[in-house]
Amino acid sequence: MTLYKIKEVALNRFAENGYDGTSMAHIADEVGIKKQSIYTYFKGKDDLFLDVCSDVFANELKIVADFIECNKKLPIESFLFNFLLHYKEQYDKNGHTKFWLRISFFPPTHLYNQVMKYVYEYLDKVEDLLVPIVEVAMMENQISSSIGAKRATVAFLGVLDGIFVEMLYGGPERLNKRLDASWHLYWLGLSKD
Amino acid sequence: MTLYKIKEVALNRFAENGYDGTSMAHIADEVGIKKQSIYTYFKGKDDLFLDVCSDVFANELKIVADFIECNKKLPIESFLFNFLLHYKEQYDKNGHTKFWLRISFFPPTHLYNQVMKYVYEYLDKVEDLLVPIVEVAMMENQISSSIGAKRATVAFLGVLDGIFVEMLYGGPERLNKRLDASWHLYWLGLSKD
DNA sequence: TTTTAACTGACGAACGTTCGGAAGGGGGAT
DNA sequence: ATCCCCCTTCCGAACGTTCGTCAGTTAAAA
Repeated sequence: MTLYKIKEVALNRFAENGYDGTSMAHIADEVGIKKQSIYTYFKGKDDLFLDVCSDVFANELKIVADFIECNKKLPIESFLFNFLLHYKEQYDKNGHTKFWLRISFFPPTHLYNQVMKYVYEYLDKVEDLLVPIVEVAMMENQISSSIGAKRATVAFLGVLDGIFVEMLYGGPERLNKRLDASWHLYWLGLSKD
Repeated sequence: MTLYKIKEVALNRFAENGYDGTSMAHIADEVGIKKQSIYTYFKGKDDLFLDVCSDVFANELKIVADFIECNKKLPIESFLFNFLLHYKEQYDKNGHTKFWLRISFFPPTHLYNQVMKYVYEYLDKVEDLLVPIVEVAMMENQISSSIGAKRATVAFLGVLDGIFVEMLYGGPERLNKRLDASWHLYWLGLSKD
């Protein structure tokens, strides 16, 4: 129970203030214990951080895989747009995505390699999951096949990142403006011959 | 001379390790002085940081304004694509853009408002500079005007952010892949039927 | 009785910051 | 030339905090 709460609080603090900006004392305070008690469950700060990391990346991957599995029968237009919306909702709803975004962009220097291993694993997996979906849609002539499935997927992930950026610092208004514009133009390009 | 060097070193340290991850001692070490000497030139760490901030945002704005002024006579296709390439070069060349990206995404919490004032000023200015260019191109029938200049610009800035992301953690190979794919699809959507 | 989970207390290290003073140069006045 | 004073630049020493971590203790649960 306490273990769970420590991880939950740590997740949100790391997401909000980064690794350096989060102290063991802050985490412990919010949990309602003394900072030394955290050492009952974790070897140290790094151990706690990497443990949260591992959870978050596994969870994010599971969520995206589930989403794809559930929605892959949809028309590609709905599928891709929902994919974007899905991330937006996830970001608002739980701290996982916020944490994941922040520490993917700026991991603590001394843990760079370990974090980036997770990051690249995640990105490659998502691309691998998405390409076949686009390929099928092209074969079914739902979208122009002159672009190439790989290229279309890479550009789509670009749109997604552009939306992540507005999630991070733009606020809801800017985010919606961008979501509308980016998707509109992307789909326009994808549906043209 | 020392003043200039302090700011230069601080810029790069902040860009690389963030606000919390950069200590006065580290900066001083790299300059070749003791940390106390920095207080000859700055009231404190925040003062130094905000001073660098101010320089960086002014500089970034000047660079983008100059670019637009110099290239606005080009066909819109070349103009926009060069705009993307230009940022890529800037990012590689000087630490300004790296700093600017990092602290735009994750400013130190206690300076959030002051930093974000700079950020939004910058973003709005860039959008204001870009919209008229797109409008003219639409009037001249270089691109489809069914989209709306505002929307096309917002989507373009989305493409730019997607490229920023790959600058930050993707490395040259991923960056080029994305630049190619994102631009290809964006331009496909923008070009006339 | 052993184990577990939380505590108190304390540690050395690093942090940003302050103060006082040393070193050196420039410009007048003697 | 010499002396004096001011100003700038830098540094040694130290301050009060906060940091992550370790050791030992206590009280309840198993």
